Parts: sequence; C-alpha cells; structure tokens
Amino acid sequence: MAEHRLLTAEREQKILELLGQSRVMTVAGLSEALAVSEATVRRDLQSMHERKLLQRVRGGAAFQGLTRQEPLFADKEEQQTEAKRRIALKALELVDDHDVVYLDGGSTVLALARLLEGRQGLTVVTNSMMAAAELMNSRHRLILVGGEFRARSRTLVGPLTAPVIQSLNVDKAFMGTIGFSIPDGMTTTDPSEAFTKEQILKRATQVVLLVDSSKLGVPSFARSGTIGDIDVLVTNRISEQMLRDVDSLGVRVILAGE
Amino acid sequence: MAEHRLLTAEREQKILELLGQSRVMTVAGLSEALAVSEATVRRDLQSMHERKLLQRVRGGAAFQGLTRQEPLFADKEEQQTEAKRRIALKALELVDDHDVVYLDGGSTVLALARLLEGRQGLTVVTNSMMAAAELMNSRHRLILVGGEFRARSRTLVGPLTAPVIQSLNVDKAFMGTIGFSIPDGMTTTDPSEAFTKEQILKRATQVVLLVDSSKLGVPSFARSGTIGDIDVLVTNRISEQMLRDVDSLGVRVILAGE
DNA sequence: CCATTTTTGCTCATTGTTGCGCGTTTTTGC
DNA sequence: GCAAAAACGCGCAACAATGAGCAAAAATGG
Repeated sequence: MAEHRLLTAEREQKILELLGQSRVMTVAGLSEALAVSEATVRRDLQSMHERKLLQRVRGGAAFQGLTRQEPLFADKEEQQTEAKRRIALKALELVDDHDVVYLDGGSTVLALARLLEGRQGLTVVTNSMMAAAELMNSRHRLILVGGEFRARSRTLVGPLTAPVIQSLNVDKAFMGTIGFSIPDGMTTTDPSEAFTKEQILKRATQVVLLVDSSKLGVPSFARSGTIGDIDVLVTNRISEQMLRDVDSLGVRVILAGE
Repeated sequence: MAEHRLLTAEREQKILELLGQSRVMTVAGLSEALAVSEATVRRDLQSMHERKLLQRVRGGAAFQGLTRQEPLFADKEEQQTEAKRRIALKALELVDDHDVVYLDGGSTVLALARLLEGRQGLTVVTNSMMAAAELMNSRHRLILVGGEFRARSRTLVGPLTAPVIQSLNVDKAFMGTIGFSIPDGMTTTDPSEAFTKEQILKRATQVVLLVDSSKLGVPSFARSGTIGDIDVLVTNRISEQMLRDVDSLGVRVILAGE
C-alpha cells in the first residue's frame, strides 16, 4: 500500500469508522488520527453534518445514533450495523439529487434511507414502513406502494402492491434480500414478499442489491429475482469465486470494506 | 488514545448513565465524577431539564421516568381529546369481530384505531400512517392503500390510491373530515385528500363519519363527499336544526355526550 | 508544461464555554 | 421563627473552538 495522503472520501470513511468505535471524537483527536490540520477536520465535519452523516458538537463530532433515539422499531437483533452502515454509505454515492428511487425492506436499505437526507429533491417510493417512517419528516417526496402489511419484515407485500408499482418508473431500486446465491439468485422467506420484489425489478432502470456478507451464498425459500435482474451489488466482503461469477454475469460489484 | 477533555455531549451521556444507575445524583457528586466545576454541572442540568432528559431537583438531578421515548410518529398536541375519545368509543360499538373496516385520517379516527385491540380478527384498510403505526403491532390484518404521502395529514392520497381501493370492498368505513355542513357535505383542505375519500365512499357498505362538534357547520375548501354518502354520523354535540336536517336525509346520528 | 481550479493550513477576529466571586434564595438545624 | 449553611443564578474574565479570509500546495485539464 503506497503511503499517500488520504483522499477526502477516504478521510470521511475513516471519520465514520472512528466514530463508530468511540461514539465521539474531538477535532484535535481526528486531526491527529488523520494527519491533517484541525481546520480541515472542521470543514469535513461541517460537510458531513450537513449530509446528516454525523452529529456536530462543539469540540468534535458525535456518532449519529448517540443522541438520536431510534425507539419504535428498535431492532435488537441488529448485527453488523457497522458493515450495513458502510454498505449504505457506498450506496448513497449512487444516488443523485432529484432521482426517483425505490427502497425495499431490510435493515441495510433502512440504513440507506437514513442517509438520504444528504440528497435533495428525491422522489422515494417504498414498501418499507420503517423506511417510510424515517422519510416522513424529510423534504423528499414520499410514495408508498399499497398492499398487505407483513409484520415480520414491516413491509407491504402481495398482489395489491402491483397496481401502484406498475404505474410508476423508478431510476434506481435499492433492494435487500434474505439470501443470495449463484444458482438461485435472490431468495426470501415469503412468497408475497418475493412477488412484490419481482414487480419492482421490472420497473427499475437500475437495480442495486445491498447485502452484507452473511447473506451471500445462503439461499432461502422463495425466489425473488435472478442475478440477471441486478445491475450493481454492494457488499462488505465477497469471495473470489463469487466475485468472478457475478462479474461474468455483468453485475458491477462495489465493496464497502471490512 | 489521547486523553481529551470531555465534550458536552459526552458529559450529558455520562450524566444520564449515572442517573440511570443511581436514580439521583448531587451536583457535587456529578462535579467530581465529570471533573468539571459545579457551575458547569448546573448549566448542564438546566439545559437537559429543559430538553426533558432528566428532572432537576434542588441539590442535584433525578432520573426522568418513562417519558423517554418519543414515538416515531409523534402526536401533535391534541385538542378535545376527551370528546374524541368518547366519539371513538361509540364508533367502536359499530365494529364487530372479523369485520373489514376502513380507517381514514384524522385524530378522531386515530382514537378509534387505538381501541381496535378490543376486537378480534379484523381486516383494517387505511390510508393513515398514524393509524397504521398504531395497528402494526396488533394481531389484525392490516392493509395500506398506496399513494403519495401528505405530510400535513400524515395520510396517503392522490390518484395512486385508486387502484388499491377499487379492488377492495369494506364493510364499514370510518371517516374523518375537516369541515361538515348541510349544503356542502364533507369538505377538506386538499383536493388529493378529497379524491381518496371519494374513492372509499364508493366501496364501503356502510359509511360512518366521526366528527367532533368543532367541525359541524364549518365548510372547508374541497368537497370530499355529500351527506347522502353518509350512513351514520357520530358526534359529541349537534344543534337541533342540523339534527333534523341530517335525519331527514336518512343519516342515523349517534351522540357521544359531552 | 502552464493555466485554472480545488484543497489545505495558517492567522485572526468572533463567538461559545468554563470556572470563579458574590449577592440572593432556599433549606436545614435548633 | 431564625440564623447558618447550602444551593442557586448572574456577571465577568480566561480560555477554547469556530469560521472567514488568504496564500501556498496539490490536483486537474488542456
């Protein structure tokens, strides 16, 4: 690894990482850790705060989750939150201002929803109640697909979702999944859920799949789309073998790092 | 890791932590634990008390009881809550187990949603995000109409709601409204909202309008249904004149009392 | 290679924070 | 009740953090 000065994006990544560990960092501490002046750190923090990636406090910065409470649906089973967050951050780079995006269910996609404050004028279509709750107070245009509420995933699923989805076109669809493997593609536990996912795959110009490494290679019950439906795969870790396989199928892979 | 002076946010976090353990802390104790002057502790406690994070008591601070979590779908301050609750209770009597009901937006209907735990095996269709949030944890079947999210009323409205509503039949529709008067019928502020209301009126076997007396006789902007669409009117108070008028139009009136 | 733009680090005026002194208010002990 | 003690709040000075402006350095694009 060449000893090069860190790029802005790298610095930001590092800041989030440090914050994830310590919950809070001083400007002085970051300045030292990143080997840049405090002025630069302040500019970074300012910019990242505006994009809601962290909380600015006098003297330093605090992790988003520290003061902000996530009560209603506190997923205690939340594992790999840091990995999910990094995946979401990479996915955020794919979103441009004024895009029409679709957000699927799942905690990784939800992490992305929380970051969308960093963009402007989006139209967000979703079947995820949690993502909707997150975006209710944003300035983005929010559209929910109708349908039956599935408690387990807190999403709207089933045949009733079809008419709304079919009357819309979205630029980018950010999908989650329960399992992902080469032979089966995307799989999930519930056929109604799978049905809705397939609907949206047909209506999206670009399909981005967000999965942490624990889902890779693990098939589930109901097929919800083939690998051919996917344009971009964002994950935190992937085996050489799988990387070659999906690459040969024309899927662009983005690594979010460990 | 560099020893740094505690940031304000860190101090506050620590204070809450200590309070969680000991239920109560003295200013002197906090001053020592945090290594800051008592003056600073007092300022911190003052600030946190104003934000309802703890209870200020002379000499120190006490743990703030349950009020901690502010729900994701925060309720705005409600007026006439008692009247609304009584109206909702009367409306609940119209609901039988295993009914298919529609819940409209508005706080009175929301009050009814909260009471639906008292029934079994309902299928609840709604365009209200607040009602949906309320029923997410219930055992009832929950169906949301799709559509565009309108922040003001926290409901889903507009043309996208039509296909879902049109493919359903409901036994009883519980509607709210902004204004109600004899010449204009039901009126509301937003045409998209009115559109969705009209859709559901066509698909409901029985239409129940829930209004507190402050809405009676007060017309608003967009017509969302005529008096002829209504089967039952539940309110807390009504003038003799209006009672005669709606009665002559075949509307059954239920009084919830003052 | 040079011109242009962007990023960075420095200085400095401004603003926010902290601790202390002191007068006032509340509580405590009798 | 009443006086002493404790707690409090206010103003002030010292200090820390900040943002703006500017020049140097680095990246970018002919």
